[in-house]
Amino acid sequence: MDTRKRRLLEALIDDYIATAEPVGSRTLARKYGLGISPATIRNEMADLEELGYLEQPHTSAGRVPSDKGYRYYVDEIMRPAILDLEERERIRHAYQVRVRELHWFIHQTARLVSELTQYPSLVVAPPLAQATLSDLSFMPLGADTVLMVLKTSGGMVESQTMLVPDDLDEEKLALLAQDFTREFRGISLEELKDRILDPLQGDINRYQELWQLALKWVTEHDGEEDKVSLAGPLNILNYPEFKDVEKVRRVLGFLERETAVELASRYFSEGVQVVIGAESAFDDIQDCSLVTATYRSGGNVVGHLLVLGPKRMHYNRVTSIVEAVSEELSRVLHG
Amino acid sequence: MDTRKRRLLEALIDDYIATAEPVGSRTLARKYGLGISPATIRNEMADLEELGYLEQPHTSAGRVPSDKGYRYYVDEIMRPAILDLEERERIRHAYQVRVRELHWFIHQTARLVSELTQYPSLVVAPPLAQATLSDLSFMPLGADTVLMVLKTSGGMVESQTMLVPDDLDEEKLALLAQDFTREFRGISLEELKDRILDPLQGDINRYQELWQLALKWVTEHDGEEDKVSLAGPLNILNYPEFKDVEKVRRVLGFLERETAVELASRYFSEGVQVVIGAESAFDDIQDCSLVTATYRSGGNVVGHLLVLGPKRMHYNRVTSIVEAVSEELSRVLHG
DNA sequence: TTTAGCACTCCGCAGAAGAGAGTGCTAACT
DNA sequence: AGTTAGCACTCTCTTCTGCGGAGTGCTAAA
Repeated sequence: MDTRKRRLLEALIDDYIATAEPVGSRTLARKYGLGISPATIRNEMADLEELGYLEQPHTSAGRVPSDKGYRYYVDEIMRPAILDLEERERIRHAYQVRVRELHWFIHQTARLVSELTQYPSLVVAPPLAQATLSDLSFMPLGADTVLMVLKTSGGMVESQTMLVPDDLDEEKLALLAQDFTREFRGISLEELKDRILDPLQGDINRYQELWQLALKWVTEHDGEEDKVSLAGPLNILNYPEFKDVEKVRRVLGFLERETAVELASRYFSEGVQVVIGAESAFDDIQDCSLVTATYRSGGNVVGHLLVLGPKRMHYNRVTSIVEAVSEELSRVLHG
Repeated sequence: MDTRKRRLLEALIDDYIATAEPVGSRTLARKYGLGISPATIRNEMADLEELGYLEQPHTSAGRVPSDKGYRYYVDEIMRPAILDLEERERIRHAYQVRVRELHWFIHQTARLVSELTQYPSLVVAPPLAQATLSDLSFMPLGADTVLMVLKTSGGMVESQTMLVPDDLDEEKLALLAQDFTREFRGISLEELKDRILDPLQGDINRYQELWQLALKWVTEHDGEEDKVSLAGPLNILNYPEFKDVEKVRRVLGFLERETAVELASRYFSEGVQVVIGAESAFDDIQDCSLVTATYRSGGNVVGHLLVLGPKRMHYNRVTSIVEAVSEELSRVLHG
């Protein structure tokens, strides 16, 4: 794999990313100043094909990068994209708002990324189960409803209204919350789950039910729908590889299915990762690529961020964006 | 328009709804026990076409209902569908949970309707601007953040965290909330908007900024994204009229665009309404139909519920479902 | 080692032919 | 007078064929 082959591969992939059409030797010679003739290029391309970096859709069509070709491109060739000032500003200012709710961050991030990349984007919230409880409190709202507010040590806030026995006045609620917080502060919600079945101690037996409810809510809250946010799904319709409705259904279906989210979030390790085509082992997205990143919130509790596009994705732009956004997100979540 | 023509039109529309293929006289004679020959049916169909109820895609194809034909079907012919016991149960139990947040109801409703109808469904929250304030309170969360909780007289709860000046301790916040509530209870959020620019009275001048913030939040909160919920967009991919990606993009784009939502919610009056094809005046959905309904929450504050599908929609099923759901939703929102 | 030339392959498109479905009209039937 | 059978006609959709274009691989020359 000499320098010329590399430059050739780069040019070919760039062209294919731009046009979605198999690239021929003539085109390559004309559009990119490689200083060699089509015939030479043909020889090189034959070599690259033999090495597995290129494929031919059929004899006498141009070449198309193979998964291995993209992989080499991503790992060895591509240079990180430099984002516009405007884009960097946009990322920097994306989170400058008063809101501190987790689902807002998730949602905002997904939208930001899908708009910058022009691909669908999915953001998975850090599993609440791994956060540690900092504070639980109740705010009475009416005769039998309270607002339960959960703060994690990461500074995130989640709240939800719920029905409670109506003999719980404000004082009792405050006491209950105090007890709860004192008892469980600093404990991960994961561990808290185990306490649910424990016999309850102390003088709060009367409100065992509410106590259980609170525990249940706290520990199961991450089963809710705002745990993951999908933005810009329609972006894929702009790419010619998705002119077939069947394919659109498969891919968007994949993104909507929660199973995919869960699997995906377990699948990827820290940092920015690129998964190309068949590398992903999910049938529905065999000819798509993923760019994923993790973000931190407080300790080593991490969430996931994911961009899905055709295999001829703008890998350098997408990885740069995804990296910048995930860093910014980690930063604001930390503060 | 005699009885036979009506029965014919009914059979034809039923068949077209089921098959999406232009219906010929032979098919009609064979599949539906009308007791007349294809030739007679042809005569009748020619009449119906002249009257504007049917159309021919081209000479010598079967007939297809026109907008006017669907309209007549919806208004005069179709009988309301009877829902399964299972479906009725599902509607009845859809809202039996502890949660009382508006966006949860919205979300849940959209999902319920799209799953029952197998079409995309959109639910628009009642504009908060028309709700009246019942109660505003703050819950301190940290040095400089509070959770603002808004209760409307309809019993809905909305909450959001925000940053505040950090010399506001719990007592001052409580006082502020008390003042705010006393001052503005029973006033619609619409009217509240005007107060923002008023010079502030009383002894709370110091916290003018927060006061303004609270007002601003309360009055502008309905600009948020959880005001409207879209569910089941991918359902349209199951219908052959959406095998063209361009069309899919137009229609789903329409559903995602907020302008469409706003226009739509202003466009429709109370009760269950059917809008067929070109009746809607929106370019992007000229060959779709809408079924809409309103729901009440407390007073005459209404939200909207919308199902979108191809013109050959199962009108009777969809209207029945939409009606049942909107009634149930109104009922639970009232309690 | 590179390049020009050339025969070859394969796709995609356009036009033609044929099948199929459905119509409208006419004439016979009840 | 209304209904039906028969039939010619129309139009679409599919299949097939032929052809141009794009691109290749190979050979031979530079």
